[in-house]
Amino acid sequence: MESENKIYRELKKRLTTDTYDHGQKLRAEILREEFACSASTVREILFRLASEGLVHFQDQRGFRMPELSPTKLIELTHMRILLECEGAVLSIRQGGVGWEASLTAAHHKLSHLEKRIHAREDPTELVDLWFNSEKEFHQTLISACGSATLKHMHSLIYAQFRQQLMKADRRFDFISNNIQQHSDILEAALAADEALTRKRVHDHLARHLTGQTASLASESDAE
Amino acid sequence: MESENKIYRELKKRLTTDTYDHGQKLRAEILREEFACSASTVREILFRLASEGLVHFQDQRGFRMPELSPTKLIELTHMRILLECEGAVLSIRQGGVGWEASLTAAHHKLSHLEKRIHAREDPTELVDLWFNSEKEFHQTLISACGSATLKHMHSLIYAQFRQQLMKADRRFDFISNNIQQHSDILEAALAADEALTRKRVHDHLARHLTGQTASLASESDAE
DNA sequence: ATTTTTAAAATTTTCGAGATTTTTATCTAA
DNA sequence: TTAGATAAAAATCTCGAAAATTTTAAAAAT
Repeated sequence: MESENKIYRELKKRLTTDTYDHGQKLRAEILREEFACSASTVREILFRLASEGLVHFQDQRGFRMPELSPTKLIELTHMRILLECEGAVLSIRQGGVGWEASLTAAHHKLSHLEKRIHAREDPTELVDLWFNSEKEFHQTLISACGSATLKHMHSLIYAQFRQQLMKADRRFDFISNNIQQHSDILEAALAADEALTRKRVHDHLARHLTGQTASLASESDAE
Repeated sequence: MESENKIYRELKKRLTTDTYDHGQKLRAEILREEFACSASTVREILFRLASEGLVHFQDQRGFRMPELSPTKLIELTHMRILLECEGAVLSIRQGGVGWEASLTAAHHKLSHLEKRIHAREDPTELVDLWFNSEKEFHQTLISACGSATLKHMHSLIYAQFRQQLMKADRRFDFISNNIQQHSDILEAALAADEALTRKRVHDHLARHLTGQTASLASESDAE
């Protein structure tokens, strides 16, 4: 029997890393076996995850993986741009040397990993590591913004974003273009150039804005 | 015995309208009596509300009303400014006549109520109505932004904001200054002046930014 | 053949009691 | 008197089974 918080984290991980199919039913009575606990415990955890948007709940009809939705991916990207631009600029203003150091470190780890992946035929083994590093880089970017609320909102959005994107073609993430963009963001942030940081964060995420509503309200200010 | 969704809504309402004290314990075994259901049902609902930030949960130590926190109020205000400015500008671009009409209507209701309250000695009876109208005005402002995600984020933030502020001196909300600000926002929005709308939304909420971190990253763009 | 009814099966929701943990109260030793 | 240990009380958490609901399957009627 595992602790309920451990189950929560493990289930959250599975919901964002290609374990279940989009739209698939998540039955407490089934999951209970995998985690060796009661259905009620799983049910509580599923409710929590539903509030975070990682599980779809319908009254009297149980829990499901959220459907794959291009529209939602675009909306989540908009939110990421909004939150990460704001968080990055505030971090530039308030972060100091400590923040610069940790951002450099996060980028170094990510960069190193991206090069290793690029050199391989089959990067499957390293993909999980890459995801963690990518997440850490973006989290570090906004880590000195001074607002726990903003960081929490970002983590909610990021998890949903990841969930929507987890079945996507991974190779696209490792193209040199993407690697370069991370460097560009780091450069602008260390130079404390707020407008340029905004623009580069936007450009980095913009490839997920493929729909018709692809423009952001703050975009005109950022260019 | 009430339906679980009804209990959820009722409890959420109580958590944002001065029923419980900040920091007060919320025991499922007690609440269960008020709602005529089992403690487990209350527990599930409390978990949901905890994910939304309206209840504080600590492992093995149950649920509590979140503490009153000036810092948190400032952070929530920052988020409101960020989300409402973004949502308002997008609504200006995409809303059309229908949006303008509903925003005018929402303002009219709010304005009417504010005048009635202003005329009274004891406005207690109308305060609940005012809160609903105020919420509706701000929700309508961003209603045509085209992003369900943004609107959902805003509703989460708004509820927490309300919870933090529910014990505040109400009279302050009804000063003519505040009434004027709502009109100013409406005016700028109908004029489709994006920069001015941003500024006026910011100015309207800025009175809650009393701490040292009172400036917003996007503020410099908005003035 | 298609729709409607009816019955069976499967799933979800609710519940209260037992197990675990925290909190409070009491006792003992320095 | 204070600090620490021990025991009692209270609160939290887990669980499986019963109740309510939805889904599926079969039968009857159009």
